[in-house]
Amino acid sequence: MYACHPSAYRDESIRIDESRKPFSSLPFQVMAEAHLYYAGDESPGLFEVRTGLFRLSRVTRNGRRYVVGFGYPGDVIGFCPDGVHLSDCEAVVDSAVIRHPTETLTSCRADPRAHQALVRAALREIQEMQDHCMLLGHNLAHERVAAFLTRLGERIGQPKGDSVAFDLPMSRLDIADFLGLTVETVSRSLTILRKAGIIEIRNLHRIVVLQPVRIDALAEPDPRVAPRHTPA
Amino acid sequence: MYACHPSAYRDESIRIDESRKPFSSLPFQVMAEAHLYYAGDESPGLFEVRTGLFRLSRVTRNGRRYVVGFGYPGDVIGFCPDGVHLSDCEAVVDSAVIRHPTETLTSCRADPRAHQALVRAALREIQEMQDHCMLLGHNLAHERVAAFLTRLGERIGQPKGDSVAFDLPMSRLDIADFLGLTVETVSRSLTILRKAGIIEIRNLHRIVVLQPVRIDALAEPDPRVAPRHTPA
DNA sequence: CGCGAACTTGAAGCCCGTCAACTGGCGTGG
DNA sequence: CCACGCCAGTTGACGGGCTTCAAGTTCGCG
Repeated sequence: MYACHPSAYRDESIRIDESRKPFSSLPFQVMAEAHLYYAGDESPGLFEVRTGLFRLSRVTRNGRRYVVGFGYPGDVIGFCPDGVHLSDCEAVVDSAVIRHPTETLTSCRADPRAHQALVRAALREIQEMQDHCMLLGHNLAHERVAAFLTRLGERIGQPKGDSVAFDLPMSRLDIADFLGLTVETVSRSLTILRKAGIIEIRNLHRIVVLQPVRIDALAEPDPRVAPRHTPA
Repeated sequence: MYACHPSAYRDESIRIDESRKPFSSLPFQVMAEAHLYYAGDESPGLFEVRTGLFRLSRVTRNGRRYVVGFGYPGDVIGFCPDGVHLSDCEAVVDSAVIRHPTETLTSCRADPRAHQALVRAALREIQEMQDHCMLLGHNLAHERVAAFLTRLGERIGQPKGDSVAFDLPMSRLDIADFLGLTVETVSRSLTILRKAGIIEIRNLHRIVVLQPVRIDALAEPDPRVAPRHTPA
């Protein structure tokens, strides 16, 4: 029994002090490309992302990969109903997380404040997945990419006047597998946005949204709908 | 403040006895086409589906509808992170639910057993949404329909020898909006499955899966992946 | 500077959305 | 009892967007 996948401990990573359970809220480092857990692993608990970025992915029987989601700072990752993970969880860049034991989610006795926060995080996750399903369900490729960039800007963007700049740590393939597209289509969509003057691609992993308003319009249709209260 | 949308109370519906909160675990009836809640409503709590079927849907700004999911018997519906619903929830057929106050999910003090069950339900929901995203992300139309029928068979099917029969209470449009397709494509896909001898369409709302093995194969790629444990 | 990986761009084919016509089931009313 | 009409579903033809395959280009690192 270990709190986190061994590969995450390599080199400068800090080992969790198991004696502190169930209140081991020490942040610890996870190196880029280290896994927090693999599909098939018994759940090591939940992780609150402090810095960096995580990629949650599944591989289908026939070898296709699907990126279920990304974990940004502030997100909680590692939800898992049956104690065994179905997805891999890998740090995209050097990151730091805080571990929360599963019991903190399931019981409010140990740490009521953390419990509340984890339940809320789970509910947010459900809603985000719904948003994402809507995106995958009926949006064009460039709309999906636009929505993705918008979201990224909200989460990790640094506003600078009218524009918003941010790093794009993941590869084009990660984005494609997340948005249900191919690398080529993602690339073409980025080109479309760039040629339209909506974004600037400083380098492969640095994006500047020059016209947030226009990219928001593309990310439409917005799932957040106005109250529409017309009972019989 | 009401426990559930007024329109759900019409006629033979049973009003919730608010004095029983927070342990009002009386099942109550919801008529076909009655709403449990609307987008914009303050959350009336969680609902455990006992019988029938619910449809959760959102309408986008530009008028497109998206079916976020269905609530089968045994499911818990009504999760909502910020106290306000973004989706409509409507009974597809006459149904019965048990209401659980939101506090039962957020705190384990009132009813520890129900609390555990609701947390698990939320985690299952996350996983199901992930499965669904994979389906929307990279499956062909007839694969999506096949996966949908497979799931339906698992949830409400009556096995009869080798085959599995079940009602299809929702419309083709519901299915289409759920699978990110059009009515026409759903119809074509069903025809493909029928002509291949995989399913039989008794009538518009009665399906018999004649060859569960073949429909499972189509519903591939299966998201549940075998453990693949190869740390450095 | 040179190499490989990642990304971009181009061309062709296919799946699915759109538009349109047709079919079938069901309730109404003559 | 049958005719009609409406609605849901099915089927067909066409066009467009995305995937696939292939080649070219850029980026990053030794």
